[in-house]
Amino acid sequence: MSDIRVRFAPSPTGYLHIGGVRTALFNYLYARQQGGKFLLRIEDTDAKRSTPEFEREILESLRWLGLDWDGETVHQSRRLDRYREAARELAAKGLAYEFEGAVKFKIPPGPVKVYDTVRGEVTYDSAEFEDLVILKSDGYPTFHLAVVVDDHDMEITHIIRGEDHLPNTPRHILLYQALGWKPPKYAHLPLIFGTDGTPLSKRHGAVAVSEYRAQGFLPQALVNYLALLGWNPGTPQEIFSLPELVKQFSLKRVIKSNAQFNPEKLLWLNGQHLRALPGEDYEARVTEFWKERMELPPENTWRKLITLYRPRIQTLGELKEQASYYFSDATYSDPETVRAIRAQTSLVELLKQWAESVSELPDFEDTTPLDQKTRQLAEGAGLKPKDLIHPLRLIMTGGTTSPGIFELMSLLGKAVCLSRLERFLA
RNA sequence: GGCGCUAUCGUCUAGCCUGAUCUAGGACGCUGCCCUCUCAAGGCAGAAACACGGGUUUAAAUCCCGUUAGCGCUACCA
Repeated sequence: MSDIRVRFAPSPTGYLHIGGVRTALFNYLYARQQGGKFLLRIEDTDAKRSTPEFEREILESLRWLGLDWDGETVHQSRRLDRYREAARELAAKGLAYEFEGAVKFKIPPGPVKVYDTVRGEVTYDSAEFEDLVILKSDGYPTFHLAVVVDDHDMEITHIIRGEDHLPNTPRHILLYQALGWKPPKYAHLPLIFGTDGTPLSKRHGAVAVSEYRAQGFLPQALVNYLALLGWNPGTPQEIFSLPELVKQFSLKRVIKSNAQFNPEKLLWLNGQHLRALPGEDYEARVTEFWKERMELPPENTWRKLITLYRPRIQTLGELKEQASYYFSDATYSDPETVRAIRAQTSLVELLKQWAESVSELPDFEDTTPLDQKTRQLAEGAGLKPKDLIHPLRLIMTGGTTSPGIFELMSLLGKAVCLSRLERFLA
């Protein structure tokens, strides 16, 4: 057990987004690895834009991701007196003054050195800073005061946050000094941008964690992907579980340059995690995801369906769309191919023979006899198996891509297959 | 504009501190091949980068300086 204490301090003025998660994750990883504490603080001093709904959404997203925090969640809105007290103290010492109903911190001149764990020493000249509003005229503290007071009171030892805060750090250090406190250590993380290099926004697609969840991403995939944005283990390993990340994480290997969010790699990683899941976990995940979105097929069929699609989907959400021919009748979107099949009288004849032949089977549960009969029939007609299989696929699914034809027919069942064929030939 | 941070394949990155092992490695994506009833999954192969210019040095992706570019901050937002 160490006495390292870090915190994630979101502001409930929006959903938990990709950038926020990455910050939360790195704090979490550092705390867990060092045997320290990972604390949560809600920065709701912007009374106009903060809402309880956003706060709930943020907490829910963190829980879903598995980034559990320690202790009670601190709310800045409940500590107003404490900030006013700090502001008064500063004013009493002559280090702050009133200005148009607000209180401003008088920036002392001189160089300020910031020791950043990932960037090294950065020096600022405080002569370039304007005096800082620390208490707004509505009596609420600004971010700067609240952050300093809270991090001190919560005994935060390491502040790990986005690089956008780097220029704020010298101001905060000045506040610490004015209040007679010792500043914590800092580590500023590179920022995450969209694929065009501009700040991540809705234009780039999903940015909220809840959206990824709704699309059927696995929390471990999102965590894995985000861990690799701005950090790497120095080994070729790409697939990580959260515990593995905790074990291997190091602030020293945090990258300094900004990164672009790459949705394709996330998709790939999600597929990897999906396939790495133990069978029963996979089944539980897909089922949990889909049972609240539609009425599930009978258990036996459902199991066939999700097994067939395990290597084919990248997200849980893709299942229904990819297997749409199961959920509704086959729709033949390419009339050319349909005509071509119907125009071949010998093929039509063969399809009829096929129907007759497989009708003898009690059901399509077992794919072996289906497979045998189909191949025998094709070869008997002097064709290759695929010459019969491809038309069958089109007839059964409406398209040209699907899982293996026999597994697929087993999934659909004898009755559906035969009626689709009959309807097609009619 | 000022101040600060950053700069290796399209993208994420290894290598940079401790210069020679780098004809620059891995991953996503892309292309081709294999597997194969199609599509995936899987396997194999390929194209693809040290921003530019000066130094220092026997030797620089690696050290120094400059330029350029990108980003951040410059709010009674956080």
